[in-house]
Order: sequence, then structure tokens, then C-alpha cells
Amino acid sequence: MSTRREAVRQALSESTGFRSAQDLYADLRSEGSKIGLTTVYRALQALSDAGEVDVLRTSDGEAVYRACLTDTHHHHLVCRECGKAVEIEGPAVEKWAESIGVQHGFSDVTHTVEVFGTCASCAASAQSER
Amino acid sequence: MSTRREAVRQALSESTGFRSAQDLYADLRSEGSKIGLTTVYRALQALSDAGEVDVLRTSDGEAVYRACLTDTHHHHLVCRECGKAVEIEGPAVEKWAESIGVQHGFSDVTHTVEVFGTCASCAASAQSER
DNA sequence: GACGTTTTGACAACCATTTTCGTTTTCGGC
DNA sequence: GCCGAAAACGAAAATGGTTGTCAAAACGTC
Repeated sequence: MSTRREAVRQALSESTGFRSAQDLYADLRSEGSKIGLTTVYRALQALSDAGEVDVLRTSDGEAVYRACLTDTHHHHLVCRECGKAVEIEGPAVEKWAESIGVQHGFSDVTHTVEVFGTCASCAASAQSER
Repeated sequence: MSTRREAVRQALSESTGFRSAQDLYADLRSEGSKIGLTTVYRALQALSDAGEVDVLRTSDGEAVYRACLTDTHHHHLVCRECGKAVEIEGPAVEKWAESIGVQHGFSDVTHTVEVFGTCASCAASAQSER
């Protein structure tokens, strides 16, 4: 495991939310690192392939990454303001998705489930801005 | 409603699956239309804003669109080979997502749920290629 | 038919991501 | 410690989907 990749992994784990490659690059550079953007992308790709980080796409198509605590299958509750994310599980949803697939004759059924909302602190600060 | 937008809507409704803007543009051009790519994007944007088509992002960030039969909230079971999609509902999932959000103090809770699989006909043709 | 408005499409601009390629670093063996 | 191969790096260029710009064309109205 290279040093650079470790740096990316750590930068990612310092956040509880989803971060984009560009974000992480900016963070690392501002800390004084001489890392290149290419390397950030490569590291994220590798971490993603290894299943060590979760990836999802924002509504404008940008890829965002998160270092999750568990390596078992799970989903996220994501704050649409600050990006903060909570890992959630839903055994019932897993079974439902599987059975829906089977009902329609689909095989190798997988699914993506993400829940979005405004977290308590973002809701509070939005309130105070009025 | 302009003629061009109508053409895009129709091209989209001729497919049961999700199509990208580039796909639709190619379809229309091959039918002899002189439509421009810009206009296809504008039409899709407008249809999407109006809630007349559903949008989602492929894993590589491309936006894909589908003309759905119902205008009520629903999800999709999508074939990862041919893109064919079936509209599905899951009241239990809706409630689950809402309650998960509330449990963690999130407000304005929404969610995205997509189920992927290989449809029967794609599975069959994959089989015959062996 | 003239005129203001809306729609259109060619083209350029954007921007996240990937590729290229020459350089640097790492590492096992000596 | 020294060498050479292999892996990692980073700057710059390329890619590709999507959006912005702007002048021309289509439309409706009087």
C-alpha cells in the first residue's frame, strides 16, 4: 500500500460525509501535500475496487466517496446540505428488492438505496438565518 | 409545446428502457430529423422539470431518461444489459425510508431506490452464447 | 407584410475524469 | 549501500457528456 493512497484514505476518514475527488484533492493540497489530482483519482478507484470505500453519484453526476465503518452491505442516510451521512440497514428492503426481481424474472438482482434529508443541525442553522 | 420537444418525448416513449440524451439524439437523426443535440438536452431538461420523465444516473455518470406511465412516485427494476425497465412500487420501503430519516432527526426525507438485474431474455441470450 | 417573441442548432466552453508518458520512488536481491 | 526492475507519481493533454452563447429561423399577432 503506497503512502499516497494511505493519505487519501485518511483524508476521507476524517469526514463523516461523502466527499468528491476534487474536494479531497483540495484538502490534501491545503494541508501542504504535493499530491497530484491523478493520484487522488487512482487512489479512490483502488479503494473503491477493494470495497474499502462506498461511492455514489450526486444528482449532477459527480462521484462522491465515503470511508464506511462496516464492510457489510448497507445504505446511507445523507444530509443534502452538508453531506453528512449515517450508515443504515434495512433487512426488509433487501428481501423486498430480491423478491421484486424474482417476480419479474430478473436474475443477479442488486439494488441501490439512498435516503436523503436535512440533518438536525443544518435544519437549525437554516432556521436561524430567517 | 414545441414540435421538437414532442419529438423527443415520442422517441423516448418508444422505448421501455432508460435512454441517454446521446441515444435519443442518434435515434432522431437516424430517422431523418435535423434536430440538434442542444435541443435534445433542452427538451429532456424541460420534460424532467415538468415531471413527465424520470431521470437517473448510470454508474459512469451519464444521465438516462425514461417516459413513465404513471406520474405517482415509483421506482424501477432495470435490466443492466439492455436497459429495459419495469415500474415497481413498494409502500413498505416508502415508510421505512421515512421512519429511518425521522429516527435520526432528518427532515424533508426523500429517497432513491433502484433495483438492477438481468432480465429473462438477456439471461437467455447470454446463455446461448456459451 | 412587418415586428417582437420563442425556439432552434452550430459551435465553443466547461468540468469531472481518464490517458499518456516521462520521472521518481520503492523494494528485493546482492 | 548499490542496482535494476517494477510500481507509483504527477503534469499536461485528451476525452466525453453536458451546458452556455448567439445569430438565424419559425411563429403569432396586428
